Amino acid sequence: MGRPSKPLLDRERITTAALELVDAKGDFSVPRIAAKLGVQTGSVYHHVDGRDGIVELLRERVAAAIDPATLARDERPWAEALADWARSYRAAFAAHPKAIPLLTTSPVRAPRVLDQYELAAGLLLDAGFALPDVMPVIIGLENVVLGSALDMAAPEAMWELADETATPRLAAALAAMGAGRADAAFELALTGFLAHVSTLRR
Amino acid sequence: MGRPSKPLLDRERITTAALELVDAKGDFSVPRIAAKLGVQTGSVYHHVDGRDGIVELLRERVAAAIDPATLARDERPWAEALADWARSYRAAFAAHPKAIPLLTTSPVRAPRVLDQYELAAGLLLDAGFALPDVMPVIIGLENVVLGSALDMAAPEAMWELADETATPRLAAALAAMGAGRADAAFELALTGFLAHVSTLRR
DNA sequence: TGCCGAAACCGAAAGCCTTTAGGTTTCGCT
DNA sequence: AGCGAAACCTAAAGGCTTTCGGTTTCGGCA
Repeated sequence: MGRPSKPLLDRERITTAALELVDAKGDFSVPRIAAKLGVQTGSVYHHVDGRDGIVELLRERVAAAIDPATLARDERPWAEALADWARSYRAAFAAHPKAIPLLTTSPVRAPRVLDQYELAAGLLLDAGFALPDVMPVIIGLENVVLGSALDMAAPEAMWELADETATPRLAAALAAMGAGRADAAFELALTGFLAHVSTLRR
Repeated sequence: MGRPSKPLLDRERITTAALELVDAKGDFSVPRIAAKLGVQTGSVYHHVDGRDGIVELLRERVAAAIDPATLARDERPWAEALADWARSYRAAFAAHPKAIPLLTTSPVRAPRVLDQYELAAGLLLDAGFALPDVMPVIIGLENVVLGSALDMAAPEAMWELADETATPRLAAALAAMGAGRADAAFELALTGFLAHVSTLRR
């Protein structure tokens, strides 16, 4: 058959197919991507650095939805900017809940995201934070975001207790909270963290 | 060959072999467990509910190191008890960093751990928290713990920036902090979260 | 314009993995 | 003493990742 007139594959299309599979079934495989694109399995390897390379592409694709404008230098207070950035970060993952187990296991280190960390570091330094305090703040924020992302990916069944009589107060607490449990916990952790962080300013 | 006089396998030994493999290589497979135990691959399936069942056993084994005594009702302030529990929770994962990607994907369902959530819920209720506030606090705490666990699993090299000139302030912030970056970020998030949570008490 | 190396896809296969099924021996209980 | 269940083995199906050589087409260069 040989080389086609117009390429059938590229990293964009492979990434899209993989993300569709993940969104639908929670996982992907190279043969399934190939089938989706009407191509033989091996052909995919001409465009991508193995299966792990596809995961990396997914990570970048999902992270691309993080809004860098939230960190833009403007007249807003630094804490508000960081909070909005964290919300945007979390929302990017929330848009593809089934992908979260695949992606959270290692952080996003694409250049586009590192640039956002650079912005965040600048924001904190300009706000008067000491240099050694900057990274703990950024990492702590990332921890809160990724922890919440894991929580969103966890099946609701996690908190459906098999035996309510064994854990009565836990059951009562569960019944007393609404549907937006993940959001409430995230906002609680986020505002708490930022409030505490603001005490570090010199 | 038939049934052996003394059983060669049980869930304990399978779990131990799997955990050793994970600690060493970051992953496990049923054939490798079988080889480690001097047994044919298929035999493992007589004791375990598939590969996922082994992951579940690993989860329970690792979570067993969470110290329930940290939540025991005593004269200590509730915030201290929760903080120690969170530290113990995190330490249990830190003992097997390579297992974290395998375990954080889905939550701990083991009764022994649910009992600890029950204790935490009781602690918060007794401390005067309103019922609808209890779960957000517990989930938020768990988010901080698991987020930090993910950070610990990430190789240090993740923060080795390819191009320091592109992100000068991030590089400076990185250089300014010590080796215990994960610990510092965790303590920051933990104390910040608990300080904020204490403002919720009625 | 003609050629040639590189690119893109196919076909095939190696080697791993998970899981199931059917045999054979031993154990524990009646 | 006997019988069902348990524990292990052998075998095999089917999927996945990855590699390799073959074939056709493209793009640049003389």
